[in-house]
Amino acid sequence: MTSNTEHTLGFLVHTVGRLLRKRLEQMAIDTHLSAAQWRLLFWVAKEEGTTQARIAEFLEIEPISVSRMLDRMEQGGWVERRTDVNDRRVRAIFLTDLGREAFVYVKSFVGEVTEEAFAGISKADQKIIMQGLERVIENLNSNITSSQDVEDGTEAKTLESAPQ
Amino acid sequence: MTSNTEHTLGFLVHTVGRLLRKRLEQMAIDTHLSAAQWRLLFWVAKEEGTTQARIAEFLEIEPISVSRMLDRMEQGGWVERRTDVNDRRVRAIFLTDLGREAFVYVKSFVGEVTEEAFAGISKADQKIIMQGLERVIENLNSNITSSQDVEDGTEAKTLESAPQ
DNA sequence: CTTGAATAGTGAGCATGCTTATTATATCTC
DNA sequence: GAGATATAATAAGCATGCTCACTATTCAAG
Repeated sequence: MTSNTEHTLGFLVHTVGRLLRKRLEQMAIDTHLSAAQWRLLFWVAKEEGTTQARIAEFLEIEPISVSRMLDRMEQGGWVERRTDVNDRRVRAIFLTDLGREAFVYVKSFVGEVTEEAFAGISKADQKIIMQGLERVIENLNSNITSSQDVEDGTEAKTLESAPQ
Repeated sequence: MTSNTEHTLGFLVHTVGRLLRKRLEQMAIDTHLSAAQWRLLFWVAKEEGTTQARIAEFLEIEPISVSRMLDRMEQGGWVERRTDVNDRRVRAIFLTDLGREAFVYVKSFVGEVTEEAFAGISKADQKIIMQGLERVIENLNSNITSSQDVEDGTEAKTLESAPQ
């Protein structure tokens, strides 16, 4: 169980993410919102009337994923798409009353889950962890996105490629 | 961008996980392995001849998910399913030569990505972060799994449930 | 004004997670 | 040994991410 090798940053973060998601969904089960939907709702609440493209940018997922999540969320009655009079390509996204209610409700659990997660960890260490994660994001962001490097095809190492 | 509210543990961990996955996939692109497949490969390498059920337990995903990932990975030539003579329900999973090669190759990047992620963070803080995340996992694990509590239907708060 | 490029959104189809249900095989109890 | 129960794997179908391709609309250059 504690064989050391799997305790890499990647494994740990993956696991923490899964557990946090699971716990939040468990707490807010009667909203019928998934963690992904809640994240989306969060941005809409923050910037009502925002566009799908902007939501995709915030969430760092593809516009098509937003599109189909909104299909379901509109169906479920949490959000509303309105056509923009100035730009007819755009769908402006608004919360419904139900959406707003659900948002406030789920939001009330976030602090609770965080407290649970951080139990037994000193405030000072909590701060180091949070700031550390922010730094990690900065570090990785600066090295990703350079998709030109990939196109250039100058990989240092190579390997016979597998089928599929 | 830095409006504070989104800098919760959940958002940060979610983002770090996504970026790490992306970076690793970017580095090891010529293996044609996804991060999920690499995680699976990791456990098979660690315990060759293991069963699908055991892999599912390790990865904390459902057996059916393992089943279908293995369909693709067997197809791709990374792993091999062998029938167990002692228990004919069981499929014992082994790495192929290609799988072993790919595993060693990807493994060589993990340290690299971690270093990149932790750039500018002191060793002491890195330790606090890693141990902190392990503690978070323990904390959340002890409060999850109690699915009986959910069945009992004694929720503290309620909300009109939405359709869908 | 017209043409061409950029932008907003969606369709099709895939991977990886899920839940629920089914099949085959082992094991446990009597 | 027979019948109930448990376990290993898979099937069907959904959600959420992806890529690639497409339409509709706007903006920019001439």
